[in-house]
Amino acid sequence: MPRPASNQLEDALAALHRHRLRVTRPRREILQVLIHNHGPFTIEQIHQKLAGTRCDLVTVYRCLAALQAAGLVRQCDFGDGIQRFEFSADDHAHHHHIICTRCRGVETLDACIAEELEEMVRQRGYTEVTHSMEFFGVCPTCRKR
Amino acid sequence: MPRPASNQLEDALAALHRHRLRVTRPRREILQVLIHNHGPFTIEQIHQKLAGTRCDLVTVYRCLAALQAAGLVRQCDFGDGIQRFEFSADDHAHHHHIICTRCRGVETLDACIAEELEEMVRQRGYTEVTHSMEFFGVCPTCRKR
DNA sequence: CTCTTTGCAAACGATTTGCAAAAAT
DNA sequence: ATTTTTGCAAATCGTTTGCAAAGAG
Repeated sequence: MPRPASNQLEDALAALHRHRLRVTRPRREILQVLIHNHGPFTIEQIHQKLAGTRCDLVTVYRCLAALQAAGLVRQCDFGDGIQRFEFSADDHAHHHHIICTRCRGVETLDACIAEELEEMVRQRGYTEVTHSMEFFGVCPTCRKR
Repeated sequence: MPRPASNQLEDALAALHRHRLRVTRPRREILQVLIHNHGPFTIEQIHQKLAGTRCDLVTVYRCLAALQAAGLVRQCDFGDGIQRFEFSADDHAHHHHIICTRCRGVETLDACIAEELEEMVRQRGYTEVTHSMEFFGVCPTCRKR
């Protein structure tokens, strides 16, 4: 059961504080956008959702780097070399994505069985081990047409 | 037991034929480089290994696209937005990589447990399902210094 | 008041494209 | 002879950087 969005925002702003990062308007707006919309978004998409609140594209880049440093945002890689981000809270379960190779639509896949493999990697002497796992395919909608 | 490199090259050239792609010098050279060296390489790296056989960087890009279309080469994504390729033959077992987040060094991880998850994706109606799975961490060498 | 963050312009680096010449079939 | 592929130059696109002005603590 996820926390209400308003609390998620509060928590996130508090986390910014803890990381000695200032709470600015762009950062707050971007957090709101990511809390209220699911699915990873490109910088461009986030920038567009910010329309109205004039904010430079470069600022979106810099804010997301800051939010990532504070652990509030997670970067996702869909294999096309474009950065995508999604909100990442403690109660956000670890998950992966299914990406349609035609329309680039995204679904979430909650299952993950990579822990055992991560353990193998640690046994080879690696530390700070993480992983990425994405699935690609043609979604039912694209298949029809 | 992998086939000898000379046969792998022959097979690859035959595959080019089957795909109605011409066997040109750059394509042959690139295939040789990838057959004789393991590990995914960036376009730049492949281009450097081609030194001596003057070949434009753009040609390397185009050749790799062609080789990928023919299924002779597999693209790997290390999360830094840079294309990497490795030779992909039938007897090349499906595998994944461990990437050091400091030195970007690469190790191979033969195990893979994603088949069950791929099945879940298919049950959701996706076709032509594939996946990518990479592990990141700090390698023992980087850890020491 | 001090230090961080923003906006804008310009730089960057990987990748792509247009087109005429060269090579493959 | 026909069609594909190459080389070179220039364009493109996402991302990064420098610096002065604005904003946060």
